[in-house]
Amino acid sequence: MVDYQSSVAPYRQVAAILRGKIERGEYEPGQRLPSVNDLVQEYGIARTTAAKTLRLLVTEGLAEMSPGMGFYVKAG
Amino acid sequence: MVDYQSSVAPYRQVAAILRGKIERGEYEPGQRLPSVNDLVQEYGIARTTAAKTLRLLVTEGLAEMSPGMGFYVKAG
DNA sequence: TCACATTTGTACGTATGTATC
DNA sequence: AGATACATACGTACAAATGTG
Repeated sequence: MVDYQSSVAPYRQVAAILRGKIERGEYEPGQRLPSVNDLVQEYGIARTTAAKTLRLLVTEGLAEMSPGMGFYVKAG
Repeated sequence: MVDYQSSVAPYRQVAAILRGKIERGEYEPGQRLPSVNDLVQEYGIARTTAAKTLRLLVTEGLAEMSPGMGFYVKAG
């Protein structure tokens, strides 16, 4: 769950969590990340917010998007 | 309503009102405070002034801000 | 090939606060 | 005080790709 009392934007909070899991190897390269809907349910955020989280990881070079399939941990 | 004849700055006047409501429990911990726009309409002040009011409460440790969501009464 | 439902991500409109002039 | 641009959120509705039969 995200902390709406925090001054850190929810989409950044969730991104930080996923980033941590990627770095710890809980999500390995090539593996699929949670979908937008998964994040909505897991963290209680809006679809738009969840999508923004995943796009942020793409921007950071940590993930790649495959249309219709979802987001994957980027290799290398 | 604020008193523009007063030597107390409008943003402090409104902050005092909100502070009173928080202390009396009219706004409970975790509850959302009026938005900037709410304050603009309720007290006839400018957006900038209303925002300053809410940020003052944050500075005082009475409230917390969440991007895109608003201000909340701080717990504890 | 062809629907069709499901799953996936996207766009839009509205609301929230911030920063700057 | 007012105007504008920005960042962020929510909910709804939409569009694209998948996979199944």
